Amino acid sequence: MAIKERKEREKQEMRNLIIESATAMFLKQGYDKTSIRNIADDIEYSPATIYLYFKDKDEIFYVIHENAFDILDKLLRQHEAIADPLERLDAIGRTYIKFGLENPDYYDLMFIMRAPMEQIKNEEKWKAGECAFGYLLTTLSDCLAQDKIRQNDLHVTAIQVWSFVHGLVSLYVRERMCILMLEDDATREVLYSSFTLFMQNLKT
Amino acid sequence: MAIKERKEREKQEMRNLIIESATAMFLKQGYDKTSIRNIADDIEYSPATIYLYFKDKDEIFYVIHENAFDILDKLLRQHEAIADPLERLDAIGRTYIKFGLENPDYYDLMFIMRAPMEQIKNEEKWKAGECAFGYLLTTLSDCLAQDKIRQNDLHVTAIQVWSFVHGLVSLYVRERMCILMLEDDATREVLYSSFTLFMQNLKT
DNA sequence: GAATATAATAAACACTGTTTAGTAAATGCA
DNA sequence: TGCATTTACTAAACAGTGTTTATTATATTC
Repeated sequence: MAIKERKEREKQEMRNLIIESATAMFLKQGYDKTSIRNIADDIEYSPATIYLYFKDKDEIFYVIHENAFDILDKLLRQHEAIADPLERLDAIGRTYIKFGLENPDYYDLMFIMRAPMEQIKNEEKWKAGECAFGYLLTTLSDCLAQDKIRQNDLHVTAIQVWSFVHGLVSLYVRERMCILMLEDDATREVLYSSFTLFMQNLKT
Repeated sequence: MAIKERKEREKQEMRNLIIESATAMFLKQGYDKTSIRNIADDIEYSPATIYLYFKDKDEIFYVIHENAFDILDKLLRQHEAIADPLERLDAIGRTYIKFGLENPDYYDLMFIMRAPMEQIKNEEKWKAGECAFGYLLTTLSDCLAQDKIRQNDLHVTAIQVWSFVHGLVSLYVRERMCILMLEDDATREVLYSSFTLFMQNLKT
């Protein structure tokens, strides 16, 4: 019964086709302008066909959200070789911010939008998020073990670090950094300076 | 020509009626479920009438956004009497977080959603935001003058503080704090503990 | 009282996500 | 090979959305 396998393969190919089209559209025009009908038009199928492969629009964007986490994870784990955990933490932080500034739509989907989280409610666990957060936890754990940062509860420290960098990026991508009344380049410089200051305050 | 004045008054009353209905609906059911048709139904006018008083849906939510800032401003300025600027900063921070946790929909509109910012692009200035941020700047300025916090650029420090508390609240309201796998009450405690730690790290 | 200006609306436009009922093609079995 | 069944797909509809236009009813001015 090789037919069943081929069918399974074809099903997966169709899912990939939809995801590819949706991702391209999403990165080009944003979430709101990426409609099921637009995707259907692009892949030359009827809108109803998409619902044979995905439960709803949220499920499509949950897959894109997972792919985005794969990209971020790879970027962050590039720094795994850095021996000094504090240096590693610094590199992770800067890469996280850089990712957010350069991929505002991905960042939105991963950490701001409600859409992919609706999906997670049904799946019990936010796997992608846990993976990245776990990496932060181990790095901070190393910092604490080597007394590189001020001693405190690991989770409280992790939330402090993540909240800060997320705050920087999310205020920027949702255009609240306009209060600084600076050009885009200058605003980004303030963000990185602020991160530098934060790291200094974190040190023992 | 007292008629013109009455007409102007009636126009303002109608605007207030729409805003009141929209606000009640928004706080009860959120942004997405607050449609122009629902508001029209509620105030017993046709949907088209609303467009005689507001340019579009965004303009309605810009007004609600401004009202929300009035509420937050009043809450934050309650601490104006605290003499020690560091104590004042601490109180401001905790009140900001409390406001976000207790009014997630308002917080959304003020600091996360795109809708009200679309309006601001046409108005040149984010008045409400500048007012609150200005209050943070003066408080931090006092802290620096009295050498209560580590010396650094005022704006960079302000962005650091705001980004951190915004990160805490926005990750919470957009349900990303689920990575902690804690009950709601415990999660909130971690947020406040994290703020305490942040303030410690900020001190000289 | 007639002419004009204002206020309100019904209906339409162009969308959206999603479901249902029906068709055409591929597959399983005799 | 021929027929029944399953699978893949879609046209059309449903119930919404924000917004605009043409029309009617009311109020104001002259």
